[in-house]
Amino acid sequence: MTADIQTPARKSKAERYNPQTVEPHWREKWDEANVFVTPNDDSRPKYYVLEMFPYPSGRIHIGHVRNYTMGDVVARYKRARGFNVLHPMGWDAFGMPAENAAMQNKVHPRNWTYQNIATMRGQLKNMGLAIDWTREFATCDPEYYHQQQSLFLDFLEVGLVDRRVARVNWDPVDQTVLANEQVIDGRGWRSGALVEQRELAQWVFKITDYAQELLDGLDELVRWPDKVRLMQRNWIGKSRGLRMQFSLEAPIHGFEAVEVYTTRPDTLAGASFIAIAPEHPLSQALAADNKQLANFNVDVRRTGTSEEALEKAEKRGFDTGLKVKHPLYEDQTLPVWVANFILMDYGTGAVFGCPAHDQRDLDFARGHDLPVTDTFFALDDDTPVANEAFVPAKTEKVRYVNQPAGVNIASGQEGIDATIDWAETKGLGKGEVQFRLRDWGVSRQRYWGCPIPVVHCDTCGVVPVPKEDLPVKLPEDVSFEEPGNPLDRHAAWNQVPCPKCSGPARRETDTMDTFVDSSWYFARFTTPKADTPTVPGVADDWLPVNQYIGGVEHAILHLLYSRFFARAMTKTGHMSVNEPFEGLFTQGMVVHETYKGKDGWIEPAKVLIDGSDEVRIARHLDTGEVLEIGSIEKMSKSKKNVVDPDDIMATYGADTARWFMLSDSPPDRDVIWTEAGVEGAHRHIQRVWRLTQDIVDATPTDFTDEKPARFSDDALALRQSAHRMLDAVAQDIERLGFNRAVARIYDATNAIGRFLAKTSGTNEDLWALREALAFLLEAMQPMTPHLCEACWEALGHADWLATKPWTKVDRSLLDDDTVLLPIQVNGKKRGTVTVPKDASKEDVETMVLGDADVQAQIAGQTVKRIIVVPGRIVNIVV
RNA sequence: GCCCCUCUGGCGGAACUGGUAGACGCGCUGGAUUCAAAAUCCAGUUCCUUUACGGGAGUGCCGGUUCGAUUCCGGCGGGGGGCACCA
Repeated sequence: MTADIQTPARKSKAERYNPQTVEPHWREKWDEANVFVTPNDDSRPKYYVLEMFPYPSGRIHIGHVRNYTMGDVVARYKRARGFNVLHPMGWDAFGMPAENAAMQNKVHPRNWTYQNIATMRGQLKNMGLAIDWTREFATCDPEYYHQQQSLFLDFLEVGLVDRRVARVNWDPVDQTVLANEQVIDGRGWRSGALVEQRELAQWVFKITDYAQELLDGLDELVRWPDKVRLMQRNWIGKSRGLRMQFSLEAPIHGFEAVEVYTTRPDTLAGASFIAIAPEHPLSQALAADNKQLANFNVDVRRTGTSEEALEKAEKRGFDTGLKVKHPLYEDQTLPVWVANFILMDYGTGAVFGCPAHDQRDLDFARGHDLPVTDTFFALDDDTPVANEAFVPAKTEKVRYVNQPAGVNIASGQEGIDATIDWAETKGLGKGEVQFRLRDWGVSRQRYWGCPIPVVHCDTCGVVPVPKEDLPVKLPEDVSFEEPGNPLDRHAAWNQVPCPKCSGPARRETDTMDTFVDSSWYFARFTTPKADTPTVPGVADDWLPVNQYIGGVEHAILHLLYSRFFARAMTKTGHMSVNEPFEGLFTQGMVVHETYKGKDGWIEPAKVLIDGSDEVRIARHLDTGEVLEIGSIEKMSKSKKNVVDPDDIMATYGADTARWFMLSDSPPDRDVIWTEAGVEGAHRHIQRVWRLTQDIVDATPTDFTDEKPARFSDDALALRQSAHRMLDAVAQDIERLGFNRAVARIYDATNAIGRFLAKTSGTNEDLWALREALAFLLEAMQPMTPHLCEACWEALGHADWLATKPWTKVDRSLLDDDTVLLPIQVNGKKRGTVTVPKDASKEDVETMVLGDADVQAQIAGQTVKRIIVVPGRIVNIVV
């Protein structure tokens, strides 16, 4: 019956919202009034929100839109909550692509970069971001890299920078060195080329000095995702073990013993061989008069990074013929092998192998006929090890066998610690902590980067460039005709007098890894024009960044380097904040369906989807060709499943793009970009505009803005829902639950629409409606600022939402006097009962048992127990 | 191989610390409005069963703890991510 009662559709006379005129209008207004310019001295509490700054690749992509929208919501919300908000933007502007463009298109990297910045700045401005553009800089600005060179010199002075010859990862395509962090599966992170090993003099930042601190600091980063903290913890890779000597039977080349490091001293009794790295000094010494070993050493490293070797991971070895004494068994000796799976730069570059309790050692032993000796068994199983090593969990108890008298070895983490102590007292070795973390090599043999401010002099050695001579500017006239570093070929630039002796000297031609640039930009934003890297007092006021937002792909590299930089800059007096990012949020990617035609991938803009829900058919817009609908993947040029933010903004406006980016998907998960979803978002934008127009139209000329003394039940309900919504949206934004805030706003919009349709237009009703709409606009303002500003103006307000403080809700409207309690019988819901909010357990029990429906439900059964959770639920057990 | 996360309607997802599962959106179905359409508005939409009232099942699967489990515990399975000769 009720379905037949139709509410007459309210005829809306509203014009459609036109983002193309409304949005630029408001951006101009905000700009003219400098609304988003942030003062450094301000009595309000500070809030620093930052999104990872973009690389100026040419155009912004949809991932930027998502990232910067989230940050902007936080920035606008916090501003409304009374904070002095710092929300800056800059450009991570050094790097390879600019040089690639120079090589391909004969443009200067600088011009290419700044042109891209101009384009992308325009695109970002079109999004209506509440950013203080007066603080903008690019890392390739000489003013910025000047200060970075200054930092480098300070780090050098306190011993945080070192120059050493090291085996480095060499990217043969990019012709530069890569940090360990930049090598992924043996390939360069950018070029994808197989990485080679080379010996080169390298500038390094001594990040390992802070290994323990960087590890400990993670415990305090409670507003970081656990996942990121765990990844950093694993990357730092702390372990405690035993460093010990295995004496050689006969000294050779001055070596009397082989020093090994182990985290499993509890397996010492089962040691059956010693393995050393090909680069180990002993191996190198032996190779000097052993051609076969020399060949082996070279050979294993040549294939060391090849695809084949990485996949097979074959355990190759070379028997040196040397023997060492077993420390626990005086009558036993162990052979010394050179093995490819031993890494020179971890521990001592030598291990003892215990095949029974380490799978890798077992593989090696089986491959080279070495003995396998069980040291311990599981409590309930004493089957000797065959093809699978027995590696007990750290908590598992084991039963030792073959352990000599007086030896005091135990398993488990506690046992291992005790074993180390025992070994120390016996003089077998020394407890030692090892980290997996390596020092950070920052030398890059590239032009488009920050020059390292030192000079090499034949007489004085390495001489820092005096600070008054900074910046060491990149030369303008460079050629990219040949591979390699143009700075090396640029004699006019790199030939300089020594700052110390004035003799002929040569500039350092390496530039810094671009990750250096991004390791302190957040601090520079606090005083972007200062003639020192930071102004310490100001930096300390703003830092740490309260909310940092970016992709999880930076979980290790950028975030770890920045944490190191904060400590290094604290040590050198540039600030006193060890942790740069108090809150970190890693947002998900924007993904899209893929389409494939007979000639390859087709971009979504050229695809028309029709057909039913079950059978969706994709056609090429121009040719009509039926396309294959592929999987949903990260937007990439190769699959062409890319949507251009400019197209979306031109069609629907920035607010629609922003609203869609925040809807539906939780911000840390991937969001699927669909045309239907964007249209749905746009519908809501239009609806809010229409509601505003309709409410303005419905407002009588004699409407008084004075709060009515009483409201109808319906109007009161509307007011309650509006107050609750505003309160809840605030909490959602605080927790970055944008999708939940969006859902509440939809709810509130529906409530306003329903109320408007049935109101008779009394002053009280209009007052309630206008209040509810005002709250809706306030709640939406951080997300869709242009629309809300326009609606706010239409309602007749003279002020701006962009600068309006968040309204304090009426707490008395948040709670009801009564509460609806579900009633369960044996845990199954059988009905509900309305009780006063503050009713006692006993009262509720009486009321529930007196309820006719409840009595019917439990008729003929004995009530064994009644559980009353006040305000929550009643459960009757029969 | 090791470590971590995740699994809820046709879809994206709600459900604060164990308390009415499916909010909100998309899609779909029916209706109103319209000459017609677009747009808009209203109603319905987890599955099975019932003309209806109602009843039953249900948060990847199996089991456990509990008055009560999407939530906690154990096992299994699917998906995703990180690290990877780390001694």
